[in-house]
Amino acid sequence: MPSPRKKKTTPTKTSLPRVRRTAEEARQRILDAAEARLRNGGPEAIRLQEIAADVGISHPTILHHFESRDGLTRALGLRITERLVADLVDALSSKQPTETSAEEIIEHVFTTMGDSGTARLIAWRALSFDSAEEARALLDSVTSLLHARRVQHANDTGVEPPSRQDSAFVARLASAAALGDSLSGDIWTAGSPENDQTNARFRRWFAHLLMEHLDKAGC
Amino acid sequence: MPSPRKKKTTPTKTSLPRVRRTAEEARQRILDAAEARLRNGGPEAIRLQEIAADVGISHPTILHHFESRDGLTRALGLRITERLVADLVDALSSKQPTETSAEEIIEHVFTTMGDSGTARLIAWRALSFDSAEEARALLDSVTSLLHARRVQHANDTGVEPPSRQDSAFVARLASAAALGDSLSGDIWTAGSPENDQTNARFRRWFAHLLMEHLDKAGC
DNA sequence: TACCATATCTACAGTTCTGTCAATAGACCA
DNA sequence: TGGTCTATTGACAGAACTGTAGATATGGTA
Repeated sequence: MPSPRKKKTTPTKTSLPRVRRTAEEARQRILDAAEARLRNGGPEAIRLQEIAADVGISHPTILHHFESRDGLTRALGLRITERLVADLVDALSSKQPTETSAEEIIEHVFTTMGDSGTARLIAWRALSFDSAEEARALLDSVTSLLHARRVQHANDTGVEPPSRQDSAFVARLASAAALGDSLSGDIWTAGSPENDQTNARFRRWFAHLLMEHLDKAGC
Repeated sequence: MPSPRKKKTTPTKTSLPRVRRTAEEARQRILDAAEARLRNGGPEAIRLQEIAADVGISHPTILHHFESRDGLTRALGLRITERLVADLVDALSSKQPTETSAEEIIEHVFTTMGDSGTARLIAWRALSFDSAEEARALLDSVTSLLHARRVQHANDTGVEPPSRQDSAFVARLASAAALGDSLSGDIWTAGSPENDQTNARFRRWFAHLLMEHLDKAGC
């Protein structure tokens, strides 16, 4: 036997059929599966072997593409943040300030956070590792967009434009409330049959509260 | 040798000095250590052996008191929630409505969430397991207290008392904002030297916003 | 003092998870 | 067709963690 390893070219064991994807395609599929696991099972559900099973590959393939488990979680966190911010930027810039009301946008933020479990992902990120650096620039772009809208609207209607800090605080409050409420919202409405109704009412109530401020300080 | 086990009463290996505590005392110390680990290291830092080392005991002792790792995390989550709510109830009921302003209370909520890392613990709880049942009744008591204050204040000043739903929404928004902001606040202020100043300013800004509403709907 | 309940310990079993290594096979190109 | 690049795999190594079992010591009590 010239083989330095024991035996193990056993032809009885049929190898899994190999599907060769591009590196990018493989990365995306792995991230998708990891994200699904995180949503359903919480922070401790990111297991290389399980994720690999979901995708239908072996776990060393994940390590090949992401270096380590840490590399995977880092890439996942970045993708989540980027997608969320892109979604927001899209909502903020798609229509003219007068067309899309602030209420719609707030509703949009809450929906995105809640429906897709994004809040869970963000919270996990905040818990697990220092996520400040990359996210900062992204959030800044959201603030800038919001501020630009408000300034333009103020100019159009001839009222005093708001300060940039006020815009930053509006964005910060909206995101914090959406994040916090998505995490703890179930607690407030648990047991009552009209959960969704109450949740929706709360969001409208909050949007109304915020718009009163915007009306005063410039929408 | 009457010993059924092999050998192993090796007198060379000095056993750790045993400290016998009451069950309650032991439980509290273990929970303290677990909480500290969770604060600093995130969700995955709850390791029985490390916690045991912190307390200065062996890890089977933890299992003796909490049955399993899951039992420990459950007890920890319950303790965190109870302490937070007790703190809030205390703040709400300690003074007369007119003496303690809403601004003070909001500041209190944010401080508690942020300073002690309570937000991290709450978020971890929300992520890790279903926490709704026990917490619901606790939060309800907070809402009741807040509502009672507002009704009393309305009667004193002769204005229309607010609806109970409005009080529930105020409490829900304040807690959600505090939770969300504590989790993501670092992102907004990262890099700037006057972090604390900005954070404090944001809290006051929010308190002011909320008080405008309370003034309208009854403090 | 003798006894009991139980908090605590040491040692180990069993599982699971990440990461490494060398071999293999699919895709693209000359 | 033959060759190269690299995505993929099986097998294993090594570590860590939870949980179990039986022995032991400690504080209170009769």
